[in-house]
Amino acid sequence: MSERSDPGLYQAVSTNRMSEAIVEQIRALIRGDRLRLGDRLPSERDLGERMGVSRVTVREALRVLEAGGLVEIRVGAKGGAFVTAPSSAKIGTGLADLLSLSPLTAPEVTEARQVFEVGMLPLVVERATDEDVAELRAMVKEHQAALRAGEYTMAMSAAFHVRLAACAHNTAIETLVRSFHGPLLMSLREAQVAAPLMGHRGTAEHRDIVAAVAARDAGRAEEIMTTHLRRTARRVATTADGVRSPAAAPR
Amino acid sequence: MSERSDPGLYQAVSTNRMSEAIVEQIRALIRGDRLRLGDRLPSERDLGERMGVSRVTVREALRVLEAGGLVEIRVGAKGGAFVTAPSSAKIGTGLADLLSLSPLTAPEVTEARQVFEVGMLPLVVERATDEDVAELRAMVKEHQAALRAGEYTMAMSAAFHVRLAACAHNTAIETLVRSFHGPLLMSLREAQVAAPLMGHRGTAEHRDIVAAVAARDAGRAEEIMTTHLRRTARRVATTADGVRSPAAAPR
DNA sequence: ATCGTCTTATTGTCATACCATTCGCAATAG
DNA sequence: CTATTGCGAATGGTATGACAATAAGACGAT
Repeated sequence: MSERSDPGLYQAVSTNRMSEAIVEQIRALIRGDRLRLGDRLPSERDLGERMGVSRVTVREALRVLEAGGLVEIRVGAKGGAFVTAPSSAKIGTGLADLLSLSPLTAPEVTEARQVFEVGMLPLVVERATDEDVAELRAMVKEHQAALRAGEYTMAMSAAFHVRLAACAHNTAIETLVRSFHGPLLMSLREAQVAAPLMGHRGTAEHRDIVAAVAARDAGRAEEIMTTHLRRTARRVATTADGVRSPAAAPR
Repeated sequence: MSERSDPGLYQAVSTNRMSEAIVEQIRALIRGDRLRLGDRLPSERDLGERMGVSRVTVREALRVLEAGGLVEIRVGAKGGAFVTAPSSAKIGTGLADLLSLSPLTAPEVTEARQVFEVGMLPLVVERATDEDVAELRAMVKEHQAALRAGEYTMAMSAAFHVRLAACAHNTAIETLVRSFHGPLLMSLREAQVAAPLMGHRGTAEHRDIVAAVAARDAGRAEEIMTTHLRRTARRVATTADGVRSPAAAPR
C-alpha cells in the first residue's frame, strides 16, 4: 500500500488468454462509447468468426462481461449480448460480494460506513424534499409498530438508512450506502436476535434523525447519526471480528 | 428507489443456466466456509464429471467466479482453480468498472467522493503515523518538482489522495478512495491538459493538507480538502456532464 | 382479425480432440 | 553423490461440430 505512483490503475496487460483479450476489446469499445447502452453485439458465431476464435472462447468472454454487468444476454431469435448499464441493484450486489469476500473486516467496513453516512448528512438535510421527509416519517412509524409487534428486523433498519441516503438525491451516494448494508446485514442478522431490545433505541434515533432533517439541522443530524452508528459499531465489534472472519470458526 | 423492505438483497433465483447454478453452488461453498482461502477446487474435468455437466459448462462457471475475484486459475500440473481473496486492486477495478459504466454521472461521483474524502479526514488526522506524514511530504515535493518540469499529471494527484486515504489505516476506506479515482481520472485526463495551471494550486493545497495532518488539525484539513475538491467538482462540471454521458456526443 | 404453427436466429450444452504449460521424477552426465 | 536434462502426466486453453432449447417473427388456417 505504499506505492508511489499508484499502480493499480495500470494492470498487468499480459493475458495469454484469448477470451480475456476479447473482454478487453469489447470493454474498450463500451468505454470508448463505440458501443452504447442497448446496442447489440454480433452473435457468438459472428464474433468468433470476425475475431478468428472459436465460439467457446467468445462465450467465455461474454460470461466475464456479463458477470461484470456490462452486457446482458438474451436467448432466442433477436437475442444476443446487449450492452447494459449495471443496474443499481447489480452494482450493489457486486459490491456486496466484493466486500463480503474481501479481506476487509467488519469493523473496517463499519467505520467506512460511518464516515460516509455521517458525511452525507449535510447533503441530505439540504436536499430532502417534503415527500422524502414524509416517507421517512412513515417508515419510522411503521418500524416502531413492527418493533412493538416484535417483528423489527435489521433489514428494516437497513432500509431506513438507504432511504435516508436517497434523500441526498445522488445515485452514487445511495448506491454506496445500499452496498454497505448488504454485507453488514449478513454479519449482523443473528446479533439482532441476540439483542432485540436494541431496536428501541435504534428506531428512536431514526425518528430523531428524521426530525433533524425536517428541521434542516445538519449538525444535530450528524450528532445523532454518529451516536447511532457508534452503537452499531460496538455491536459489530462484539459479534464478529470480521465480515468473513479470516481465521474462521471450526466447522 | 422507493421500495420499502429493501429487495435487491433477494435476487431472482431462477437461472436456467447450468453454469450459473454451478457458480451459485461454489459461491455458497465459499461463503459457507466449506471452501477456504487457498483451497483448490477439483479440476475442470473432475468437476464436470461430479456435477454431470460438460467441461465447457464448468469452465464458464469458473470464468464467472474468476471475474468476481473469488477464484484464481493457474495452468499446468498442480494448477486449477484456487479460492482467493479479492485483492484490493481487483476490488478497485471492479468498482471502477461498475461506477464508470453505471448511470452515475461524474458530478454525482465527485460529490460522493467529496463526502468521503472529507469525512475520512478526522480518522486520517488521528491515525497518520510519522512515516505516513513523511511519505506524504515526499510525495508533494516530488509532485511539485514534476509540476515545474511540466510533467504533473492527474495520476499523481490521484496517487496523493489514495495515499492520504491510506493514512486512515482502514483498508475499506482506502479501497473506496482508490476506486473513486479510477473513473474520475478517465474523465479528467484531458481537462488536465486544458488547465495545466491548475496543478499549482492543487499541489499547494496538497501541501497544506499534509501540514494540517501533521499538526493534527482535522478542522483545517477538512476545510482545505473541501475547497480543493470543490474546485475539482467545478472542473468536472465544466468538462463533462457525465462519467459516461448518458446522451453521448455524436461520434 | 385471431390464434396456432412453422421458420429461423440465437444462445445453451455436449463430446471429443489437440495444444501449451507446468510439475515431479527418473535417467543420465559430471 | 550431485546437478542437469528430459520425459510423462495432470491441467487449463482452444477448436470443431453437433444438437437442444428458446424466443421472435412470419405465415397460414379458421
